[in-house]
Amino acid sequence: MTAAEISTESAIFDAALRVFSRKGKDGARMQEIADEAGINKAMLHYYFRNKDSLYEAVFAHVIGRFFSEIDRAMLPGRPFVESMEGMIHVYMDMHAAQPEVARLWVQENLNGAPVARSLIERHRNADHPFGPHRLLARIREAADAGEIRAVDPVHLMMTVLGMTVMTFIATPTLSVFDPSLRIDSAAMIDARKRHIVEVLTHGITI
Amino acid sequence: MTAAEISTESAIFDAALRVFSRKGKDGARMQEIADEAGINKAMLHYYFRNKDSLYEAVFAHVIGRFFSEIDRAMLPGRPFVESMEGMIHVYMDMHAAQPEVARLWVQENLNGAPVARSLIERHRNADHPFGPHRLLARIREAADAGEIRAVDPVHLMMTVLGMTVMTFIATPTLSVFDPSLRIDSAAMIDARKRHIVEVLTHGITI
DNA sequence: GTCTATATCTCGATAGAC
DNA sequence: GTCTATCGAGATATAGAC
Repeated sequence: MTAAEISTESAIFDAALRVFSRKGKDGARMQEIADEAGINKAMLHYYFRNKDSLYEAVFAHVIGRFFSEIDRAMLPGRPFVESMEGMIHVYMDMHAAQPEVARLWVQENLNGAPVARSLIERHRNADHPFGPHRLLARIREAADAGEIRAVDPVHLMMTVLGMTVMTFIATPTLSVFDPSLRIDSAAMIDARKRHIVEVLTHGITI
Repeated sequence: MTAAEISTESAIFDAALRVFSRKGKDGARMQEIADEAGINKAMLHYYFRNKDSLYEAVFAHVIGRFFSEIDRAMLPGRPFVESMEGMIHVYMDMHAAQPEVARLWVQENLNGAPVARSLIERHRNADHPFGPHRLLARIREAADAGEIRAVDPVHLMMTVLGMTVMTFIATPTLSVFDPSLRIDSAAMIDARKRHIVEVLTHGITI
């Protein structure tokens, strides 16, 4: 790969991520992606065959990176609550640095999540156990050991997802009620982290 | 209004809600809405001038109904935790009966929430205090009185929104890990309610 | 690898018959 | 009030020069 190819391709990636996360796959316009990438439409089709394959490439790349980060953050051996606190910090920081990823995933789900589901199915059949699977197992283990209250692992996962991801979804509406609610504010992200950890810690411990 | 007008108009409303909630305003196709409503495209433009006004009519109607339901569910005088438990039940039941509303609101937010914001601003200047405003005041009151832990009202609202709404967003992905996670299952909705109430109750009380 | 120009199709919206 | 037919704009995608 030449330097030009790398920078153009990553410019396309970034622009596509932003546009897809705002409008979804069908609502996105190739022209808008080209404009945000600072190139012309023909280049999009040179690097990626068409809109569908561009969408799939962006989604797979961005979600794949997320999953492995979550995997890395899930250190074994530590008490569950402590481990959960660390994961929430990592998770929130990743979303704060690039809120488009959470939004893209939500768009995927609103559309039935065909791409996400096929990605997960493919990973499931791979050699080593998958991030979310390992996390669910860890939650069940902690619940069985009486380390935390007897929660359903999938419900707790959904709860963590809701509390964290919603931060980067709901602000356009909720900032009407509290203008200080800006996701580019480090103080807000910090306050959000503390709230989540506090509520969850007291919420699941016995 | 004749009977034909009423049934056609509500058929359009329902179909538009479904399609907009899946694809967002820009991703939705007038043809798809017409098909789901069992009419042809020309009728859409007969009842609503264009796509934008159809979207705004659907959004305003559906969110307005939601806000007043929330308002009704917020009975004063009762202990906060008890009142919150009731609201979560009402809120979850409404979403379970019509999951498209939560999804439409999320779509709105992904798009910057211009319609939602102008709706709220308009209501704010109306005569009587607004649902969300009253709820925020009620949370602050409970926190100040030491009835619950000292939480930021907006963060608690975001948390409740996340835990409830995420149920109707994330299932396409999460059902890969747990196939019993179906939003049309009364048992699942019930389990979800119990989980939310349990985590939140322990999470905010002292 | 990057651009302009254009082919082809789809979409939103309207005209006009019934 | 409902339909068919169609217009014109805007969309994806490609051809071909540089």
